[in-house]
Amino acid sequence: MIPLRSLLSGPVVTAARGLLGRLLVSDVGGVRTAVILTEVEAYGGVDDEASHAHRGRSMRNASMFGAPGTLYVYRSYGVHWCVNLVCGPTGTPSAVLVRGGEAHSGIVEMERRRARVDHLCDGPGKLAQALGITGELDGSSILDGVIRVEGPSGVGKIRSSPRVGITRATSLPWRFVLVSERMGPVDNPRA
DNA sequence: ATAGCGATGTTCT
DNA sequence: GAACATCGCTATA
Repeated sequence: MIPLRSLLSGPVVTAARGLLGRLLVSDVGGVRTAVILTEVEAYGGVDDEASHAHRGRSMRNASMFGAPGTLYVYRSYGVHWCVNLVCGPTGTPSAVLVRGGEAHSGIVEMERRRARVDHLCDGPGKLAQALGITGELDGSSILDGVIRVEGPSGVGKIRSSPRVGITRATSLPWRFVLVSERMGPVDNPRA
């Protein structure tokens, strides 16, 4: 089993696959919530036309250039927050977008934040909201912070497909979904 | 189950 | 001004 730090220091596609099945844990507000990562996407640097880092460093994407394990949180469509885990050596922008998970801990708190009991974390904006992650956490580290990644990576098969919701580099199969071997995911109609 | 559409604000041209 | 790594509501089946 690859240690988390090494995994995140490596190539973003490898990191994306290796994150599936691990827990994304939040202690925002002093309450523990956690999801099992089931859907992620890899985004590269200047060479990846779909990446926020494609046109170089900017105000928004600055944390993508940080150390591996840095959180990159951005606002999507002016309404939602989306969570990424920065990968690769410091200074090389690439990150794994967390698109979906299976509710694991603190489900009552997740329901409260989402103001509903279904669809708690089956989408990037929903997952961020369920875990209480906002732009305030942009640039913080998951190796030593309120948001962390725990546990071994997943048992189960990984399906890859094109990334969702983008208009460039649409043929790259850099979306990865964990197909659980156990009973169906609580909250992940995809897969 | 799936399709269409408006909301909303930051980033980039 | 246009584009945007989305979501939830509504309508139709």
